[in-house]
Amino acid sequence: MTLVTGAHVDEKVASLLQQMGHRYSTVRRRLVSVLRTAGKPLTSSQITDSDDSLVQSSVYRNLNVLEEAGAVTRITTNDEFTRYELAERITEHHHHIICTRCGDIADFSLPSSVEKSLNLSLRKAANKVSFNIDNHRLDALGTCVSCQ
Amino acid sequence: MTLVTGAHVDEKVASLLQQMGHRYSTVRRRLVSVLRTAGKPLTSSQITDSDDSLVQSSVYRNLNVLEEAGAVTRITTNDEFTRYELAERITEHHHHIICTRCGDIADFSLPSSVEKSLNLSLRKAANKVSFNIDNHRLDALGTCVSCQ
DNA sequence: TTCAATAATGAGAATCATTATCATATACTT
DNA sequence: AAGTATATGATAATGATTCTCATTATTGAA
Repeated sequence: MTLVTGAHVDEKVASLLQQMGHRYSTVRRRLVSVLRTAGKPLTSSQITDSDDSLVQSSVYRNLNVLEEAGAVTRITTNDEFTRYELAERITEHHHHIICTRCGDIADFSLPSSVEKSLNLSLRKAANKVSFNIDNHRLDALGTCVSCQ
Repeated sequence: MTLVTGAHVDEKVASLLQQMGHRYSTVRRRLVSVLRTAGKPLTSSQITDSDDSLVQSSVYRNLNVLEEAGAVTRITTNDEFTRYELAERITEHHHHIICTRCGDIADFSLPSSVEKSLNLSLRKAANKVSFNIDNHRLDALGTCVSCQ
């Protein structure tokens, strides 16, 4: 999920942070850069492994700041690690194929016709239980190449 | 998701446990009964709250046993608690509407036409990244009545 | 540019849901 | 009913994530 330029991402992130009264510090820039280049959701260890200058405690703190600002989304699979990716408002709407053995994730998108009928059905279902729907999340569950 | 009788559930669970060399003990029966009657995924505390005879450590241990046997499914939302429900092979295929504020969950189903086109698209997407898809999981995210 | 004033960093300690341990109790089998 | 295997529950241990706080970087004004 990465047909977005670094400049585009930085611009959006900077603006989201600014609205919350936060700075787009060097550490945060490096963190965002790691997320952007990965092209798939990463765990906190995968993030620090990707950039030695990043420190665990700061990564966690900044992921939370970025999440509150709406720049990062948190993905929980059934393995024990939370994963993080750039929010859809910065990249684009997409879904995940999750390996139920190792927790690894790949991104994919649906044809827009399918997205549309899906959204329609979701809205109908939500009405019945009087939820306000903001979003949906569709994951395919299976086994990746290396776990097959 | 609960148009299933206790007898039906017990029969299936007993058989699944037996295949793994486990017993369908009294404690496990009570646990399964709580999950069945709830009609939505429950956290471990919600489970012990629903039946005072159930003890935290045994609940966790048995949820794991039941999950390995394929009788229970683990749901992770973005709040800090894992939730558990009877597996679809025992109840029926369905989806979740998750409140992003409080983590509460409601069940819902899609029209089968939508399910079908969804499955088709998923299979196509999986081919591209050579995943083997077993299953999918679709969640609507929003806010429940009491959090609006 | 310097000077506050404010926000961010990083090393380590603290939290807390979940797992593991293990002595005791329960449930099968013959 | 005895013998064996599995299950239970109280408690201790684990480990990802969050919190703390002294230090460092960044900003905007003078």
